[in-house]
Amino acid sequence: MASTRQHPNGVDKRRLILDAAVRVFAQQGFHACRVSDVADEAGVAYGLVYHYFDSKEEILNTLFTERWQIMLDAIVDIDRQEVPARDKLYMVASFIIDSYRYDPNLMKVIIVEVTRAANSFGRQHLEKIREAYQLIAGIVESARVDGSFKSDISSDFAAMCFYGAIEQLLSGWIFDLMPQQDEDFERAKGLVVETICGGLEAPSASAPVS
Amino acid sequence: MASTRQHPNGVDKRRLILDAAVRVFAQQGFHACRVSDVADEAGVAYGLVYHYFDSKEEILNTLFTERWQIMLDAIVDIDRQEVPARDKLYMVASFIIDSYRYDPNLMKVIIVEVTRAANSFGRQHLEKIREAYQLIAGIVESARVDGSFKSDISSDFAAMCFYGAIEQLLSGWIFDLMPQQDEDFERAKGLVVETICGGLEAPSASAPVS
DNA sequence: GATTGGATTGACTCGTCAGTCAACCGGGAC
DNA sequence: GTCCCGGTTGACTGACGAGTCAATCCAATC
Repeated sequence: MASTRQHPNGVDKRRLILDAAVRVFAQQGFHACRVSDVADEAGVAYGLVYHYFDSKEEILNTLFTERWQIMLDAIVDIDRQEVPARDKLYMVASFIIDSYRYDPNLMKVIIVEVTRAANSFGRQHLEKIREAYQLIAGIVESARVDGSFKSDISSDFAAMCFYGAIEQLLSGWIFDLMPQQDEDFERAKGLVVETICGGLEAPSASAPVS
Repeated sequence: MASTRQHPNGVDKRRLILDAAVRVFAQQGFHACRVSDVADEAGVAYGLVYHYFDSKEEILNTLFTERWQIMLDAIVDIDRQEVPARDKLYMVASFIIDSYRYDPNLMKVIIVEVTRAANSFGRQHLEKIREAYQLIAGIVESARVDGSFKSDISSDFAAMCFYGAIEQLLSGWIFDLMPQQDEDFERAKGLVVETICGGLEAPSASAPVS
């Protein structure tokens, strides 16, 4: 693989290929598209793709790893703040949802081709994916310790539910099963946290008796 | 496609092929495996697969459609009962989790290769998948109407969260990220409902003030 | 025991692509 | 001007695997 040095003319072909790949993978799917589609979309010769990447998979690898690490770092940052767990979870949800809003194609590729394809391609990234669950679990765990979250729901379990709910929402948007205006995204951030932290049941319905 | 009539010797080769496909698809993945793998696993000649099915995809189609319809019917049945929404959701969660427990390979194939592969293969089944969301949303909606569930969380939204959480749990089991003893499955049923309906927050923490 | 027709076989075809490679280009160094 | 070298090109190869098909088998029927 060549270095990422960019040419005097100011065009970084490697980046060009990665960006083109996002569009092509998102539209046609990783398996369905041909490497030549990516090259064409990037306005670059077929062979150049293999100058910068060892294989078709390595392109997807790169896209995933780049973006996922940014998310992991963001969650770590969020967890450092001195705010209630619920606020932290809101920030996590915000970050993920905004990631989709900012670059839906990239998030679509990451979720559809990696995160939710753990059987084929995602397998080699299971550990990184797991890290995200564990970071979320960490947020929940400290709330369990300080008593603000129920102790009978394990933090690992809670993390899976929380992350699963968010990913399902993204899937809903990706496949046009849910409306995606700006307001929908904003509302979703609050609602997913309200659902997971506060629950669906009306407060009055079954008054908590502890 | 030939009929499903079974031979005098009592062996239904079509069924044999379907069952073999479940194992092969689960182990290798739909894309990664070859039709000859399925034929070999079934102990049947390559060509016979094409006697019973038009294509490799049709096998997967059949597996999905068969099983998904059973689930849809089950949810309809559950919804008919005169019990609180929370109990209905518990029954839905139970059904799905038990489906996995009873035949993990089949559920793995359905989730990994269809439900979570909506970009490639699952696309043609989006409507059927959506039906499940809508049935769940129906359960939530009636609880919203009778006041037992919060009215500010739309039932569509709630359904996505609920289903997403369950699917994430199954994924966790499928990829060995979570323990899967009998007790784990049983506990999960209650916990996922408790999480989504009751929320993660401890009752005392933020006393409901309406 | 001849006939019929569906079940079964597996070698073969044929299109598709990922990945290769030899040639070409163009800017910088001297 | 010429040498060098990384960037760039795209025609080509080689493997692979889905789907075809002509041949064979076998149970039932007359």
